[in-house]
Amino acid sequence: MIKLLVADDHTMFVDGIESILKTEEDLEVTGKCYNGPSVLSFVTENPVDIVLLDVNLPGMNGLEVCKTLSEEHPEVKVLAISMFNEESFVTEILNHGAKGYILKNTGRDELLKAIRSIYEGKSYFSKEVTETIMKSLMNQRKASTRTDHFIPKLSRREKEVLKLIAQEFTTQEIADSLYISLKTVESHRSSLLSKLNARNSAGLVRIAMEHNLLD
Amino acid sequence: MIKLLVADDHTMFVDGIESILKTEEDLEVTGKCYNGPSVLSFVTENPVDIVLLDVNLPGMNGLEVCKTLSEEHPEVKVLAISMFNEESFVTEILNHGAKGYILKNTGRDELLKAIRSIYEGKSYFSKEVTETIMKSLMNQRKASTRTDHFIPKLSRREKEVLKLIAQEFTTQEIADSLYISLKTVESHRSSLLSKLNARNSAGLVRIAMEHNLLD
DNA sequence: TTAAAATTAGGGGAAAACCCCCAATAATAT
DNA sequence: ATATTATTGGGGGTTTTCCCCTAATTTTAA
Repeated sequence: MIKLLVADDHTMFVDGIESILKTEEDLEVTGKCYNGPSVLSFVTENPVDIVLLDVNLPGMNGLEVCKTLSEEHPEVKVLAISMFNEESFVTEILNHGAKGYILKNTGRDELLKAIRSIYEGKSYFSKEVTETIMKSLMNQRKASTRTDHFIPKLSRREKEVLKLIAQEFTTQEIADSLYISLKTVESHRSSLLSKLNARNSAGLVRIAMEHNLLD
Repeated sequence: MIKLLVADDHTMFVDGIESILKTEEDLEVTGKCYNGPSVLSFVTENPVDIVLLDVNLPGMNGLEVCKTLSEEHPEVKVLAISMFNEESFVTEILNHGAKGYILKNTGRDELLKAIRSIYEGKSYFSKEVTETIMKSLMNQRKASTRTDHFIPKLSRREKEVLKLIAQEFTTQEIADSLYISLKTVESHRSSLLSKLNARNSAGLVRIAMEHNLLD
């Protein structure tokens, strides 16, 4: 028996879901919540397999709920449900631990399919959502290549030093591990700062990660 | 007329593609390459709209070629082609600027569709590839939550300071912008170092980005 | 209501990073 | 061959970070 918790601030929607699900013999709606915090407390006190979670909950929103859930109750799976096929919602909640994402205009059959997929440990996304994610993946790339100033090519040594900086080594430690002088590493550091247009190591690391320079 | 460069180390495959494409009036194979470096030199010397790039090229592999291409010739679009539906290949080459990814068992019609989509600035992925990407997105999350040590909750102030550090502000500048003392910011810094288990700002930024702490 | 955590702030010091300056040698490209 | 870039290294100095200590006030949670 799959134990479900339905979380949405619209009572009618929650009841609708419940009536859809109650005809299924392997599914059971064990709880209904109308805001974020009550989801967390319900899950703490009752066994739940899957939370059908509205992304746009009032008060504590779905994202936060999902994040907290996946941290404190990693065994509980989250199927995100939303009215909107917004790429920001989709990617955000996936990064916060949701196992699936469907839209509210999803039909009965697809809802059941999604629930059972997730219960089996698989993930589920409706077709529209999948398309949205692909688009956002691409736009993400475009955005990062569009906004940023051209980055001059880094030399082999500079890349090495950069990686070690990101791994929290000090200049002296980098010098030791590369068998070169402290001054040489400082010299590479300063050309890195200038090439990446950064003010300090923090910026170096941020820019390096934004540009995938650490592979 | 869409100008295509076909890059693959298997001559038969290149010729096959060419013969498929030559019946199309809006497509023209203007070049054929059998290794990585020659792709780069061809593109430098000839106008090319789309490169049909085999991911598994000998010598300089497809990934490197794609990365260099998108840096030095961002106007040239890359349609990655591979024998394997390996998630590592797919995600890697997408992060290196490819606009689409199809498999070698793709049929004629889908190939044409992919080329024209990409020419119009859209992206294209075959169905199998899309599934693979979704899976890898999920696994990525699993991997990152599996390996990393639990991160204590950061307080509101700590998050603020962390974001400003990542934006390359110095402690003094952070103090000024938050209207608090230098010493207070130092105190937040040190609790950040301890909570995130970092040795310095570089680590702070790396860990913050690895855990999406900067949104 | 009491305990715990967060926010504030300071003194003082050591280590690291950052910023000028410069310059020789090695590798690479034209 | 020759010019450019990469790599190496140094002197000397300022700024910033990091670390140790303490501690009052405020906010939040049990």
